[in-house]
Amino acid sequence: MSTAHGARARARIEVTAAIKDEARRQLAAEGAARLSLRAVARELGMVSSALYRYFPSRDDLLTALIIDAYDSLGGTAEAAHEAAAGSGPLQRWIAVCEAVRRWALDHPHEYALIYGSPVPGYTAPDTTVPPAARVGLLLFAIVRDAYRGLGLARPSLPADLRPEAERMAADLAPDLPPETVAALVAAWAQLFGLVGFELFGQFNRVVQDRETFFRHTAGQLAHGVGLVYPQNGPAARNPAS
Amino acid sequence: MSTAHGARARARIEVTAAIKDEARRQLAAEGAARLSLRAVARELGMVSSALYRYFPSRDDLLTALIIDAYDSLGGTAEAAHEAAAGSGPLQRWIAVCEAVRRWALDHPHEYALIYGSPVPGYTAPDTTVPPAARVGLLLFAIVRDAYRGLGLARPSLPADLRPEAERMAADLAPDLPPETVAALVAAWAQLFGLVGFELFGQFNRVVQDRETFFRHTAGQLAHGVGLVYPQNGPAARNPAS
DNA sequence: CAAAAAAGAGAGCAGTGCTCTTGCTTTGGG
DNA sequence: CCCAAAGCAAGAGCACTGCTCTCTTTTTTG
Repeated sequence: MSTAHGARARARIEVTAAIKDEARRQLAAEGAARLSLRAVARELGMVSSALYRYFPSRDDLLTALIIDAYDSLGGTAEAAHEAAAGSGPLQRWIAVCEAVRRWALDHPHEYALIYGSPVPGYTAPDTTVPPAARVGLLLFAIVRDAYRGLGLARPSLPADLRPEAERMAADLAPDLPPETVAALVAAWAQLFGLVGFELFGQFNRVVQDRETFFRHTAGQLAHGVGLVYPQNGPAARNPAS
Repeated sequence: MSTAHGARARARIEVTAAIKDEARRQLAAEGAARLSLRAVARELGMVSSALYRYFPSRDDLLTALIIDAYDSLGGTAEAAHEAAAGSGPLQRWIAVCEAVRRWALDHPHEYALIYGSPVPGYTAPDTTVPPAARVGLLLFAIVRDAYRGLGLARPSLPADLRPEAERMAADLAPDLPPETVAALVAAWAQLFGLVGFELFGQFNRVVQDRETFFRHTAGQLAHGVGLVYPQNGPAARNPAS
């Protein structure tokens, strides 16, 4: 099933790719709501019912596009991270944040598909979980680097949040202090809030120079996680073990 | 046109309200994408074409629902603010943030309609701007109170963001320091990022005790704007004029 | 080589937003 | 008061959607 050979199997993966390509084209041009199976089939010169041999429903096609979008975003973010490999954690953090923003502005409909409101009655299958985690994992990696190397300030953590923070740390990054993990998860959500607000027009008539505003706010987010902000000079090395 | 009298005019506003009510029901039950004009008409015992006398298109109906949703959210937030009128700015800030979150969890599809990805080719008309601003204005009011009264710390502001911060302050709140305005706008976006992530399932398998996590993060946001965080004791009164 | 699996084509169903025409009822000016 | 004008409901119809089912052709496989 997986590595079937023969002309038919080859044709199948080619047609599947062609369908996804055309669907992605329509998605980028018109948005997920206007993506039409019949239009995709028409454009590919096939009859609409034939398309159901490749994707059993419209939702399955969308799921494939969602996974691709997560992968594209994740890849872009990782590329930006590697391009900034020589710099310090703060610079790399900001580079990743800016890559996420850039990708969102370049692929608004794809961004809306993955971080906007879920479509109709759509519930994301588990297949989307690993690709969706890539950006988050990248942020964790940056913070982990800082924790093990140059130093990382510890955010404050009120007593009532400690149990939850420890739970999150155990699940996500047992090697990091719970307060750092909690702060990082918050920063992660806030980053996408920022991007979403700009992309979906909430900043119209409010923020003009969004580039500068975003860079500064991304730096503030890093600061909240414990990464040092330029002016503040070098932070203390992590005190505890 | 506006204050027309007579049975016909009265009937018109009643039917308009009935349509909106039924549409809101379907929106809450199924989401914006599955809201169908024909289904609304069917449920109201009228024929679909008759509905077009009240709303010239589906988008116009959605716009009406969007405005109502903004108003509902704004009203809820304002009520929460007044209920906490006796408390300090930080408590009021958190009360408003929690009211926003609560409303979002209680009205997920309506929240998605206004803060999720924009529907098909929909562009929000200017009519939606004032209701959309209510929550933002409320946050401004809280910070303004703190600025004039108990004191407000000044966030840092790098040189390259100063022009933009001053522009924002001039537009939005000329009586507040530019660094405060910039920080407030960022916090505003981050608040909705947090709510959206929880609502749209991004926190699944990540954050368990979302209530506590949210309250703490809302406090951190307030701190970023300059409102004092409990442990830190009273802040310095605003130094400059 | 024959049986089975896969693929394409076409018709058709139920649903959608929206338009247009046809009558009926309320409204307002002479 | 009455009658034209405007407002409204109803129905038919268009072009589109996702999806299913049947029928035929092609390819793979035991």
